[in-house]
Amino acid sequence: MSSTLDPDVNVGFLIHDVSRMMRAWFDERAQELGLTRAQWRVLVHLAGREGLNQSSLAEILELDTVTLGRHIDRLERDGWLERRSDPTDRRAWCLYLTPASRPTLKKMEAVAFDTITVAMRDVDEEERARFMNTLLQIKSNLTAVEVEA
Amino acid sequence: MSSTLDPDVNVGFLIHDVSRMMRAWFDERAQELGLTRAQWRVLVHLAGREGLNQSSLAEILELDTVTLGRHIDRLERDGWLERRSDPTDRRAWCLYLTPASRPTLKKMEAVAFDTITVAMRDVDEEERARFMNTLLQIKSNLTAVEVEA
DNA sequence: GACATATAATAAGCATGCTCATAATATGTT
DNA sequence: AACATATTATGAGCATGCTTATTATATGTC
Repeated sequence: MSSTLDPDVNVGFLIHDVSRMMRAWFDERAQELGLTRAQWRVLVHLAGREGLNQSSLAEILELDTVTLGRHIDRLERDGWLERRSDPTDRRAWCLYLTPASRPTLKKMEAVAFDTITVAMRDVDEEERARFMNTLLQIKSNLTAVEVEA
Repeated sequence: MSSTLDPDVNVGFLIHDVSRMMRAWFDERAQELGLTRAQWRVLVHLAGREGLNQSSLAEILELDTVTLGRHIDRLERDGWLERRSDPTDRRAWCLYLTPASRPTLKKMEAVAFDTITVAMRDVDEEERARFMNTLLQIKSNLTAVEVEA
C-alpha cells in the first residue's frame, strides 16, 4: 500500500511534528526574553510597517482578526507595542512598536537563527533551497485551493 | 543581511504556516466525520497497537500525557475508543478502538490522501522524496538536541 | 438625510498544545 | 515490613489557533 498513509512517513504528520518541535525548541530558549514565538511573529511583521491597523496586520499574518486582537491586547499590556487611534477611522487602531521592543527583537532573531542552525544541521545549501521551494509551492497550492473554495 | 531572518522566507515561519494551512484544509473536510485531525492522529497511531496504555501512546505521539489524556477523554466520551483497566497495573488503562471507529478511520484516510494530493500538486516524485528526507533530517536534528539538553 | 451593507474590533467559547501540582499505585532498597 | 523513588493518570490554568455573534463606525445607494 502507498506509504502516503503510513503515519510514520505521512508528510502531513511530519510537517506537523517538525513545526511543533521547532516551536518547542524556540520557545524554550526565548522564554526568558518575555515574548512567545507567536507574539514575536506579530512584532516582526509589524516592524517596518508601523501605523498598520489590526485587520491589515492580520491579513499579512494570515491570522484571524480575533486571534490577532488577543495578541495585541497582551503585547500592549506588556509594553511591546502601542495602539494609537486612527484619526481617519474611529473604529480602527494604528499599531506602533515601543522603543523597548527593538532590542528584544534583535535577541529573538538570534534565537531564531540558532533554531534554524540546529534544525538544518547536515542539510547543505542546495538541499535547503529545494526544501524552501517545496514549502513555498505547498503554501501556494493550499492558498489557491482556499480561494477556489 | 541573511535571508534566513526575513519573515517572508524564514524557514521556521514557513513550516509553521504550511502546517497550519494543511491542518485547516484537512479539518474543514474532515469536520463532518466527527473527528478532529488531532483525534484522528491518536486513533491512527493506536490502530494496530491496541492494548497500549496512555503513557506509551503519548510517547509514540510525542505528546504530553496530560494532552493525550484529554484527547482520550473526548474520544472515549464520543465512542471512538474504550479504556479497559489493566489487570497488572491498577494505575493504568489499556486502550482499544471501538468497532465504530474503523470505517471512519478509512474515510479520514481518504481526506488525508486528498490533502496531500492538493498540497503536493506540481511537486514531482524526486522532489517529494527529497522534501521528506529533509523533514526527517530536521526531526532527527531536533530530537538529538533535546536528548542532549 | 435615511437605510442597507461592509468593515474594524471585541466578546464568548471550543480544541489543542503546554507546565506545574497532586493522587494513586508500583517498584526497588534497606 | 517500611520507606523512598518512579510511574500512570488527572486537575487547574495558560497561550494560541478557530468560529459565531455583537458593537461601533464607514460607506454606498436611494
